Amino acid sequence: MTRNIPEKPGLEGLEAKWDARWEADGTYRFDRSKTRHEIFSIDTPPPTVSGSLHMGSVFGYVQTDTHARYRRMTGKEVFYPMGWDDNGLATERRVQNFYGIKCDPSLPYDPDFELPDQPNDPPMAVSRRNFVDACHVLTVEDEKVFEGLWRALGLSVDWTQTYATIDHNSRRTSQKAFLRNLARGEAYTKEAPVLWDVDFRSAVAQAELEDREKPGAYHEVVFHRPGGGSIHVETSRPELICSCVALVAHPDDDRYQDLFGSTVTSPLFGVEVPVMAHELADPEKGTGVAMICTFGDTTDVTWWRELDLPTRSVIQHNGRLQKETPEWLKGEGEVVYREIAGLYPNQARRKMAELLAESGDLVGEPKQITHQVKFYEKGDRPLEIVTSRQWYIRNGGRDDDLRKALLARGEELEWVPDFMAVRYQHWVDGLNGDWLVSRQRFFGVPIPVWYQIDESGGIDHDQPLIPDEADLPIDPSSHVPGGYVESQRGQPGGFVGDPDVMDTWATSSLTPEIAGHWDDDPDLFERVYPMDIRPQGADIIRTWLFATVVRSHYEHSKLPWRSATINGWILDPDRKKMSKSKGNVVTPAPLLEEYGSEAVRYWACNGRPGVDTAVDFGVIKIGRRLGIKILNASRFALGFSEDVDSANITEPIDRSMLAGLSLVVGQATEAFERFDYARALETTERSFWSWTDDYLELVKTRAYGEGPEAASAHATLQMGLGLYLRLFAPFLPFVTEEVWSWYQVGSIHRASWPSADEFDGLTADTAILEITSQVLSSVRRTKSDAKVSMRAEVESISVSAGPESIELLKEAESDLMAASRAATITYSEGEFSVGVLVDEDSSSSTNRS
RNA sequence: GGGCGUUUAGCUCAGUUGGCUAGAGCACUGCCCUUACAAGGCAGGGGUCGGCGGUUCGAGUCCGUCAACGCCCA
Repeated sequence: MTRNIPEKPGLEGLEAKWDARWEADGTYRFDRSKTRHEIFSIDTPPPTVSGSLHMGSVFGYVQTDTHARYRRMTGKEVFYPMGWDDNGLATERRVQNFYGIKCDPSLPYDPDFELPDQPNDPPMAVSRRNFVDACHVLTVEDEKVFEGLWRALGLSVDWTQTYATIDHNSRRTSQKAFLRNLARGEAYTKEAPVLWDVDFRSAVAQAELEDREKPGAYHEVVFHRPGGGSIHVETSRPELICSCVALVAHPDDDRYQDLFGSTVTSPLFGVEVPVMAHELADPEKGTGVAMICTFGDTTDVTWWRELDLPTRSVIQHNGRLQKETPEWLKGEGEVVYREIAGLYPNQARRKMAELLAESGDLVGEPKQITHQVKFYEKGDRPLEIVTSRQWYIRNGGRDDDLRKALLARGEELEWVPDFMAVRYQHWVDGLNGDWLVSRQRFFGVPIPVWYQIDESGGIDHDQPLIPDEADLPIDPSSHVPGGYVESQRGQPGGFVGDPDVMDTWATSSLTPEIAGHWDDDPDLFERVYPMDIRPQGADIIRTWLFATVVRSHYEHSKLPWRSATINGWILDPDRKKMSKSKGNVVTPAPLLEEYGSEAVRYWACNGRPGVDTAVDFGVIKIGRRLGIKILNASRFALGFSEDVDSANITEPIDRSMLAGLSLVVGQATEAFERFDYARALETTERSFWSWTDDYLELVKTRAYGEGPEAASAHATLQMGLGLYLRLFAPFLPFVTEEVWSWYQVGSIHRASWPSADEFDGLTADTAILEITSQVLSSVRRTKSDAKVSMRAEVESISVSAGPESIELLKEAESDLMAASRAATITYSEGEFSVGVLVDEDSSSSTNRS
């Protein structure tokens, strides 16, 4: 073919050009005729499309793309889908803010509702269906933005294999897997205390908790003994004295031995409660006696359960103390309760402190403290604990055999880097309850069950009505269970749909099943599952990774993937964690615009596997320079005869260069096999720079000449370039493809990864090029020290070296002299040193190398 | 309080299983418009590898310990 090498090659415009071309040619299209062992499958993390786009979104995805590209070049058919996580709270919040609407499930659907151009202020209440419609509209827009970014970045995704975690197949898969969990007894419903976010009005799972340090105050309050006397208790939540069900002290605490088994009455409310013993009571904390309320914190729940205490809850799902006076409060207690009824806990706390002080039941002033308070990770107010009926999936938190089985799964998995394995172990070890999967939200996959209503209007939660798998996905709020009609909804003798949706992780824990079409295309699923790699961030090992292992363990009795490649965290240029609130988020689009995709990819690939990495404009610039260097070096390497033949590679230094390059190929391959893309890049890059600095300079004069020596140079240059281009292709897909197109047919990304047999019979001792480069480097140093041009003539080079080295140097003598512009070269045996006599203004010096 | 990670040049980071005078880029200094490359190239200065102790012929690398920072979990 005729070569078409631009006079002045550049990086600009390569992204758009090649993205369009790859799309048109189907370069990354998955060939499903291949079988499992011929396929490399990737369980891509579906980005939260409602989240902000920042460099963290780029980092891990580029690293994963290098694996996809490497494996594709080694001959694997790569299954590389892309998902969008649009299901869940993040989308709800974004839709609320974007349109100024909020969901009120009690409203009827309005078919004429139109989304506003400007957000409503104050927010307008809409029906659940209208709200969910709005979520769908906005997520489609958000997904376009993401796809545009991924394409600009050059992710070699098969864009015909996309999914969204709220789409039909995802809902169907999610509901089907849930119903199977239910049928096998792995999922169950239970009325129990749950951590509750009062603003979102939803239960929250252990994995979504976060502790925050908050100011509080210890109030020392007095409980009264029936025969006179008192017990002092320190509490940070005096507003819950009305919910007190017992006092508790450590069983070995000498101070309270005579009190165990007796009763006391609560201050102001006069409720009689027992004094009990439990190991979790800390003798060092306060007076050593704690107040057990239903429920102030998770320890209360433990005590309540283990000591078999009654429930006296007053905090409602809206976060306020209930308006009605609880039935266990009588007489004076009723009067006191009216003072705090309907208040938020912090208001009630102040009121109680006043009332306790007035009655003399508060000792001294409250002591200011700071303590750890549990929050929902996306929430703004402390979690409360309320009793509520919820769905759970067993995860080993209450079952040691299951816990052990899941720990064994963690050991079975290959972790990259390996130290990430302990994060899984610690999380599974520390689980203290089953996985709460129901959420009292709107935009999610509905829990696919209904309940019978008995003749007296009671709901039977123990025998849920189950849809047929063939009918999935269903929405129990609009679909009707078999054997019923819509008019029976909510009626005695009729049915009611479960009002909740599933936790977003309950669906995204099925990404291998969703992307692989477990439900609707079992043939495809068999070809891609279990997947080869699960790339993801370390922060979601406890959620996404663990939940996926649980679901796969249940459904398929195996690991969902062979390896988990865990990427690091992205820090801002000052090594601080990026967050919107700090305002230090670096967005990728302007960087891609300014430096180009290759430069940003280069930066991402320089971050070691699993290592936190700062955004570094310096590194991005190096990436850009590398891209330009490749273009220029290619122009030189391909600028000679188009008629090259590797049989012409005869010059020892040419063969020596190839021998060195074959080692680089081996090292890069070995690194990639270990998923160490960073080392593969580093090895290739280091070699490439010395190739351009030394080999290209040494060979240049000969290449411009004629005859077999020149032919050897031309063939070697082209072969060397072809190897470097392929080694760089996983990292710099655009520039390598561009150069490849100058002289090759087809995409470099479907070309074969370099292998040892390409070098058969073409290599020589690597030391020839090494020592020749060393001498050339001495010549350059001498010229630099003498402040003369690199073109300056050298009168003579005198090399002192061992006899073997001298023999090696003689193999490349003419190239060395030409590159040095030296008139003569002499050798003597001895310690290695190079003397260079520069012609101009009699500058001369000797450099020891 | 427990766990994991990090600590190497002014800055950002490499440094496989311990092995010649510890590397790269940026920044700094000097030189060079050489026909692949001047928004470039070549060359140079700069480090007691966080502290202390140990194993070893030999430690940035292994062990112990302390410290600082980051993350996760209580």
